[in-house]
Amino acid sequence: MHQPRPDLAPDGSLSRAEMESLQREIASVATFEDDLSFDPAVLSNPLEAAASGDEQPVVVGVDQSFLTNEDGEQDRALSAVVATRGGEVIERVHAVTDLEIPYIPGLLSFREGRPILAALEELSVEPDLFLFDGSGRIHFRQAGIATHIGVVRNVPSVGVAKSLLCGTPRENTDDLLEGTTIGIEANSRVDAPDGTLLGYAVQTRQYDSPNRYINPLYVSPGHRVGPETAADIALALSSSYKLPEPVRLADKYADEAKGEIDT
DNA sequence: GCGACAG
DNA sequence: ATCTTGTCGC
Repeated sequence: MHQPRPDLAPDGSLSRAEMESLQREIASVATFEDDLSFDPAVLSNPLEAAASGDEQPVVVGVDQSFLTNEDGEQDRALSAVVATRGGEVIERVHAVTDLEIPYIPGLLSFREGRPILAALEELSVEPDLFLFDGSGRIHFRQAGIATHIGVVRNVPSVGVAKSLLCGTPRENTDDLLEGTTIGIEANSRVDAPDGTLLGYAVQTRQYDSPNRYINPLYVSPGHRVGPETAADIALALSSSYKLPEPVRLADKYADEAKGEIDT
């Protein structure tokens, strides 16, 4: 149905107004409902899936680290990509590009998009799903980094953020039980009707008894994934750690690869 | 003017 | 994101 849209790739040389305009276009082209090439249930029940003959999808985690200049200033971004299938790592690639703009809330894809697309170019396997470290639809213009890259590559994607950019939780998100999800809806700061379901606060991990708590993740549709499925995917892919495995591995790889670079 | 603000 | 020791708890 949809096609890749390289013409909508993030460009750090655009003006702020042009960036925001491009994001509105990305949001209008994005699909915030399930349109996957596989049944997401296979991620939760790998054994049953295998017995039924269902193949595991290639789930790709993406994360960035930054390289500093001789003067101690961040001048390059390193994007790490880890492809997994059935819980196993099948490929890892990374790319480094110069940074064009500083970090600006709401314009993250224009800072990290280039290195991400460059790294994805190095991937030889065909991705069935992308998991990004950042928001998808939980974004001022409903076009976070997961949505932007998902649309450009036309690959189903999910945004996994460690903190909330915008939107309002429908209930308290303090000390939730593991497995709990709380809807995040649009508020006045979001370019969508108030109350629109943007994603979910997802408690992938939680301590048992002590007086210490883990904060939830904020999961939202990037492209071709609905909010419930996005949350289900985050839960299914999280095992021993708070972050879904593909993203956690990409995070670790981003640091390792960074350490193997000279200047 | 004031507050909010992914990585 | 990044800079970093100690410290709490299982």
